[in-house]
This record gives sequence, structure tokens and C-alpha cells, in this order.
Amino acid sequence: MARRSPHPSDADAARQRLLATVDAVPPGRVATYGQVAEEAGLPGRARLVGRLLAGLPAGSALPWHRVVAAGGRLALPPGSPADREQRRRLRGEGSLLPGARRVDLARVGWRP
DNA sequence: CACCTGACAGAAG
DNA sequence: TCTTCTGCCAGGT
Repeated sequence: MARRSPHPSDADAARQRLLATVDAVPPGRVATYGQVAEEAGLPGRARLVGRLLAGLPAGSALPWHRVVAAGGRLALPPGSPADREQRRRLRGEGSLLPGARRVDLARVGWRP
């Protein structure tokens, strides 16, 4: 029930804005967790973005694979199913070179 | 309520 | 460029 935080709806609205921001990252481009949080009006909540994406349902239509850690590093556990899927998709969009563990933000970084 | 953990980030060595 | 440490925030135990 109603516990913690000013209003429960605030956190919910925040999640909605974060989801919308991730959804706004175009194919062939990638954004960092911190960037997504900032664009959504939640500066400093990079970890919240990670939490949100970690809880996405399996068949989500959200382009979660276009969200990476600072400096373009891939944050998912190397070799994990999610990591392989992310690399596969990024490779498909020409954002990641085969075998690479990070994307070139100078080249494919999202500039909203 | 204290303590731990994590799909983070930035600074320092 | 990589590793370690510190700061942060939300959830879980």
C-alpha cells in the first residue's frame, strides 16, 4: 500500500518518462544510463535506469539494447543471455564490432 | 530498522 | 586503458 516517498505516483511517472526516453533512442544509436536518466529529467538516477531495464519482461518492445554504461561499455555480465542478445542486436544495427565489449560513443552516441 | 546488492558514474592511481 | 574506491539511489533480506 501507500508507503515511502511523497507520492507513489511520482515514482511511477518517473518510470514512464524513463521508458519513453529509452524508446526515443533511434536505431544505430546508443545512450548511456546516465544520459537516459538526465534526458528523462532525473539527473543522477542512472542506477534507476538499470533497475528498470533489469525488470523488463522478456518480450518487451523497448530498445533496451541501445542503453550502455558510461564510456560506451557494455554493462551486462559477459556471456550472459542478455549480453549476447544485446551484442547481437547492436551488431545488427552496425553499432558494435564483432567481439567488442564497448561501442564508440563518438560515432554512435545518441545526440538528442 | 540495519545491512547488502546492483544492467551506474566519475575521480584517482 | 584498466583497476579501485567513493558517492548515489531503490529494493530486497
